[in-house]
Amino acid sequence: MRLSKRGEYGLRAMIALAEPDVNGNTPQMMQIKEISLREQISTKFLEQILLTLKNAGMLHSKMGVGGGYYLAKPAGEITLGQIFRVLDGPIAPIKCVSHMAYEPCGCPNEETCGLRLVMGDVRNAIVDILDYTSLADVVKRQNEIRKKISGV
Amino acid sequence: MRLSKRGEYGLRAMIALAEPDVNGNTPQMMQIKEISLREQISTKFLEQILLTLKNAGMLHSKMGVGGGYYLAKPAGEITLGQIFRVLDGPIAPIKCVSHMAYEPCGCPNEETCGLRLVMGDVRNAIVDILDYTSLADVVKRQNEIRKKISGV
DNA sequence: ATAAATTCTATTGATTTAGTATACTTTTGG
DNA sequence: CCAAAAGTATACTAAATCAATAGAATTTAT
Repeated sequence: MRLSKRGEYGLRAMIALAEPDVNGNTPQMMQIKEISLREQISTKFLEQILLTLKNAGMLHSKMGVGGGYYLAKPAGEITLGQIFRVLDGPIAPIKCVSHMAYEPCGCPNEETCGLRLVMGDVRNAIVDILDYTSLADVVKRQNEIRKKISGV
Repeated sequence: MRLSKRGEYGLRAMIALAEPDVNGNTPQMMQIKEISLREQISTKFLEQILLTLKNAGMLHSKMGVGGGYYLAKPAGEITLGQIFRVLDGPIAPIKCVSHMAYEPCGCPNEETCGLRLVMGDVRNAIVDILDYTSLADVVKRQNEIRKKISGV
C-alpha cells in the first residue's frame, strides 16, 4: 500500500504552496527551486510533477523572471484525494472496489468475494480521510502542532 | 495504493482454505491445482505464493499423492494483516509512519510534517481493518451474504 | 516402481519508478 | 533589443518490481 515518490513530493509541494507567505498573503507564489530546496526534492523531477498538477487545473503559474507557481483555488477547496488521484491514480487497493476506475478482478463470484468486501472497507476508510482533508486542514494542523511544541 | 496480484491471490487462497470442506471439517486441505482452478490463478504463480506463506508459518503442507496445503492455525487466529505483510510488505503508505519498518522520509521537519500526520491516520485506518479481520471473519461475512442472496 | 503431489531455484519479459537530459518558449530587467 | 530567469515539453534510461514460466528435485500413497 505505497504512496509513490511522485505522490509524496507533489503533496508536500502543494502543502507548501498552501501556507501563507511571509506577509501572511495567500495564495503564495513560489518558484520550483524554492520548493525543491526547502523540501529536498530533485528540481527536475519536481518540475514534471508541478506541470502535471498544473495541467490538471490545480495550479497556476507565471512565466519569466519573478515567476512561479501558486494554487489555482483556495486551499480549502483542494483535497488531498484530488491531488493523489492526479499523481498516483485511483485510491482503491483493488480495481473491483474502485468507484473511479472499476474493473472486475477475476474472482469466481464478485458479489460474494470476501476479499472484495474487506477491500471495499479499506477503500472507504482511505477515501474518507483523503477526500475530506483539504490543504487548508493540513496547514491548520501543522500550525497547531508547531504552537504546541513552542509552547512547551 | 495498490494491492499487488501476489497479495490478492494469496489472500484469496487463504480465504478458500479457511472455508470448511464438503463434510464441514476444518482446516480443509486443498491442492494447489484445486485452488488455482477455483480462483482462476496461474498454478505456477500460486505455487510460489503458497510456498512463501508456508515459510512464514501460516500454512502447513503434505507432500506426495493426496497431499496439499492447509492452514497452520485456526482461521480465527490468522488476520488479513499478517498475510498482507508477508506478501506485500509493510502496510503504511509511507515509511515515516510505519510501525513495522520505520524510516525517515526526508522532509525538512518530520515532527510537523502535515503529510506525515495525514498518512499516519491513513495507516491507522487500514491497519484497524486488516489487523482486526481474521480469515474466520471473512468466511462468516461471505456466508451471510450468500444467505441473504439465496433468501431473496 | 511409479505417478501424483509439493519444493526449490532460476530466469524472463513487461511495466513502473524515479529520475536525467535536452531543447524550447515566455517574460522581464536593464 | 538582449540576456537571464523561469516555466514547458519530450525523450530517454537505469534500476526495481511484478507476474509469470521453466524445470528439476523431493516426498508419498498405492
